[in-house]
Amino acid sequence: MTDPSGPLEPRELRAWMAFLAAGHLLDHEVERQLKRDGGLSHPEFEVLLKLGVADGNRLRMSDLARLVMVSKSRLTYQVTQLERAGLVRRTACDSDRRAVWAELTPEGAATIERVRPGHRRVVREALIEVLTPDEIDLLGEALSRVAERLLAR
Amino acid sequence: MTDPSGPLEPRELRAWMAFLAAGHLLDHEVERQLKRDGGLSHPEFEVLLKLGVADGNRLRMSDLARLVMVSKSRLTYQVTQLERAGLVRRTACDSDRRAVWAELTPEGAATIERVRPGHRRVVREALIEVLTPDEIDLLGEALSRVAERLLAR
DNA sequence: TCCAGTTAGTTCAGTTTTGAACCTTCAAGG
DNA sequence: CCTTGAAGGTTCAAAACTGAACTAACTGGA
Repeated sequence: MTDPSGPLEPRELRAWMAFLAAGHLLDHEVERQLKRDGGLSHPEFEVLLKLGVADGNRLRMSDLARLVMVSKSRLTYQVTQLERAGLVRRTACDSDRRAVWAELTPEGAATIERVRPGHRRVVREALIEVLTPDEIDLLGEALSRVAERLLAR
Repeated sequence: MTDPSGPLEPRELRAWMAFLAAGHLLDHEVERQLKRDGGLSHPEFEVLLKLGVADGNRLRMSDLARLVMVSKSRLTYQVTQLERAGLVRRTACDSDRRAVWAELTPEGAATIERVRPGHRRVVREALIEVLTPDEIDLLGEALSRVAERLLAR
């Protein structure tokens, strides 16, 4: 029974530090590619992706915020930027007049397609190809649990 | 032989998405705790930690930047903030007059000690305790490789 | 029907981050 | 000694982010 606020074991520390480092570096790499190939930030790209797989290519702002894991005000900002770039459009929601649809435009869909190949390549080269198939499965399994657990609070 | 820019396999996609989600959520949690217990941001805390384990509790700005994985200008800003808060002090470097030491003050060391228990608790509860010992080892192993690989470019 | 409590989204002011431009100092080779 | 190029840091203006305050609209109960 270890002290819940005492030092981490070396192996635990290693896992945490590797997680942080890999996160920083991977995100940096992804950001670079997205900016280069499409002038997008990573959060912006995630917004486009979520809209791309949504029913009718649209989502309400608050659902979108939850999916992308971003604050409401931040999403407002990002969607405004994407709207300015013509990649997303805002529409009124008939059934709830407080709500706002964020909808992917054809240009937005085209942008996804243009940027995605490079994005996939980055994820492959930096993450997937460095891991064995077993590690990939275990990582997905373990980190899904971590995320799930944090969501359920 | 899969197309290097084609879609990811479902399990690969799952690993990537879990990695992103866990990263977002964990960071959010850590940020919350640090702000609450010590008025610090996560990057600021990482700066203090690196200084805390360094020889003589001090590092040059550029070494510090590399260790914390932030840009030079960002570090300049953060160290200025920490200096303003009295947690860090800048000193001239005799052997290289371009260089600047960032040095942990006693108040900075005290702040680490004050904040660390809560920080550890967060990491434990959100990450460590959700994983089996095997998963922890494998995560450390695998993600270290990912980070290392990205550093070596 | 009304009101109290929620929820959706935006706004705003203040803070942080970015990236390029800019000094200064160093190091290596003529 | 002089260059010349690279390295250490800072600066600045523009862009992005944060959290709290706010408006408007929904919901359920008295």
